[in-house]
Amino acid sequence: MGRSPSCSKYEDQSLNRGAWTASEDKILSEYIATHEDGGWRSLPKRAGLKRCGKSCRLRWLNYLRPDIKRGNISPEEDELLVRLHRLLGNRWSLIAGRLPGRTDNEIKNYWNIQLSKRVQMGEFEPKFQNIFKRREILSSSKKDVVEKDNYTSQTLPLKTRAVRYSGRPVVDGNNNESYSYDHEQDTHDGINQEEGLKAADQAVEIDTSKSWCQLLLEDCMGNYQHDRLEEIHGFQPNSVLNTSNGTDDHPLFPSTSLSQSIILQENSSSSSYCNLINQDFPHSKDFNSSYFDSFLDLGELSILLP
DNA sequence: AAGACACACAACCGCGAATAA
DNA sequence: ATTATTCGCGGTTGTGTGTCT
Repeated sequence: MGRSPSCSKYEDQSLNRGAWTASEDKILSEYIATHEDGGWRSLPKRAGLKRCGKSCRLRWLNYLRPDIKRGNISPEEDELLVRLHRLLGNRWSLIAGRLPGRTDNEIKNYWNIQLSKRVQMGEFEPKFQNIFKRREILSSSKKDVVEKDNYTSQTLPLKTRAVRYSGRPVVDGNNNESYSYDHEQDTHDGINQEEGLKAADQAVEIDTSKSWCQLLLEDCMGNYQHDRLEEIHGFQPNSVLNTSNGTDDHPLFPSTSLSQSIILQENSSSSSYCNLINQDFPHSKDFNSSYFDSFLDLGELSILLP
């Protein structure tokens, strides 16, 4: 037998329930403006409200807080929300934390009422648009001059993967590459023509000014969050994110504390990465390596636990 | 015009985690 | 270390409004 739940129907019948009135809102807002929020249990008594603390907290967090963003959810927010839900599942507060000004309740309602249906209709199939940009693939000769410590997207893995998607590069007398489809080469590699042509049709254009880590994270999280991610970690491959004190951020989910060190390396598979995600976010049942493999074909990523 | 239905949003409930005593 | 208390989360319900028949 635990304690009876606070703010339940069994509690003090004299407390107001249901919709909040304007005057109640005013009292709560003014009280918090001068006393800060928190101490919800005792707040109603202190503020002179006939509400339970739980109700006050909910009203403040979901409605009265000054930084709440009003108005329709934008297409950019839609897309980010879908990406986050794909990764995190129904972890609404975590998702809402990545959508500034939106509340978990709002996100949850929005998802349940309309976004989930739109997802089912296939509106948000992964587009990989950030990774696949216009053809701009550097010569493989650059691989030899790039030091490992300065590893960037301009090294071989990106190039080879991109070529696989686009057909085969043809080098002319001036050492310029073009990407007409090379059926013979694909046959030699065991790829049939239909497959090769289909792949070649996909946009395979890479922003070579960014590391594949950046590209991966942008595509995963959307540009929306990328600036902040970069600001925090820089996103250099091989970087060690020291989380030994358990307070540093997870690279994908910046406000989430972890107690593990994470090392990003350039030459591995997605499986260990996926394992880590699933370990950290066990409720993300739908998360699997195939989703990330789509990204990781452009480079390779592993996260090694110490 | 009126009832049925769908939708959007606010609010409630119970549980587990976190924290305090 | 244990127990009591508070907080925060996610699922669910209630209610107001708009649309359709």
